[in-house]
Amino acid sequence: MKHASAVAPLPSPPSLAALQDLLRSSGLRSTAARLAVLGYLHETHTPNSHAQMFDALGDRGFDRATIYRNLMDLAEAGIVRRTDLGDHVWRFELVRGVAGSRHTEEHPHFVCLDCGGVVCLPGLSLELHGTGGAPRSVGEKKITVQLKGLCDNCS
Amino acid sequence: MKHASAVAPLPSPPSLAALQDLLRSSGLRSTAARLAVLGYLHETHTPNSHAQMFDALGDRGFDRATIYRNLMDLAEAGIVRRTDLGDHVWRFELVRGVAGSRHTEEHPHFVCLDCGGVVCLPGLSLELHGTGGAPRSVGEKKITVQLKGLCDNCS
DNA sequence: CCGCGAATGCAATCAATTTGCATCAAGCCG
DNA sequence: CGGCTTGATGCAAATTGATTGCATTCGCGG
Repeated sequence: MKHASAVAPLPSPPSLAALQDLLRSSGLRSTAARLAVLGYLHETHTPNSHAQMFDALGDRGFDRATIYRNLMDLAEAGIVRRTDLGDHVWRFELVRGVAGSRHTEEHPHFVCLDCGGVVCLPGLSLELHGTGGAPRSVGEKKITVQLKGLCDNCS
Repeated sequence: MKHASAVAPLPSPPSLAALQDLLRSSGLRSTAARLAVLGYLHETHTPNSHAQMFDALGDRGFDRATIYRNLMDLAEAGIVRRTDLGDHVWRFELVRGVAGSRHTEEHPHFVCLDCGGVVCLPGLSLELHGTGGAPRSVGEKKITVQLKGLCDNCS
């Protein structure tokens, strides 16, 4: 799985060609807006809200609807995951990025109740006790875990 | 019903007087709509969405806005908690019910990704490993835990 | 039983999305 | 390399759900 250097948080520079490949192989055309969205998702490691994405890319002249539709397209293609981290905001997180990009496995998220910030916790593991009464999938760990609390800044 | 014989002492039948007391002691008037909402929250143990509440009580002639405002009032009074369990739907859960009603402590929730059903897991405990990089509050367990997956029905 | 202010019903407003449609451009073919 | 076909985009209108304004009604202390 991981090569010696795979753990390094260094983002593999999203190569333009790689991004295009990813899109094309998913049956999506490679357009400026899509490359921008996809590239941005490769740069940031935390889930982004639609608004965040629009702020970050809006100055490039893309339309809200376009970004929105692209995010949905990417989600449908299985490239990103669309989730609500508990703050009533849709967020999009890269799931199946260009080859070699990490951050693809399911992992817990932490959302700050105060500032709304999101932290990914790929290294966190949970041990569950007293799963009686819980759905089977809980015992089988076939679940998504989400934590809410105060981040170090806000506590 | 399940006779897990566990901790649940049995839902104390929400006495009308008790509900009124609860409202009055929170500075809220005891009205038909409020008693209905509060009573319903005492009966159901899982968080209810605004829509669910309206479905359940709407036939009694209450207005959407009224139920909505009442839920907000109760939330502001600290009687219910308003949370988004990750499906982009606001849910309201009893936090400080009439004396003796349980279900008041913070506990994990499980949301089914398919049917949207919610299960409370008051008995579930978690052991966290590899909290490095996570906010301090995680290690201190000052957090809300939420699980998403498929319930037994949908799996 | 009366009066004041909170609560309610109804409609209008707001905000966040989502969709319709004419236009433009990516990918394909000759 | 220049069209051609169809998906993608921009702009604006349509939706959907959440909130708020306001006149009326009702709870409840006096």
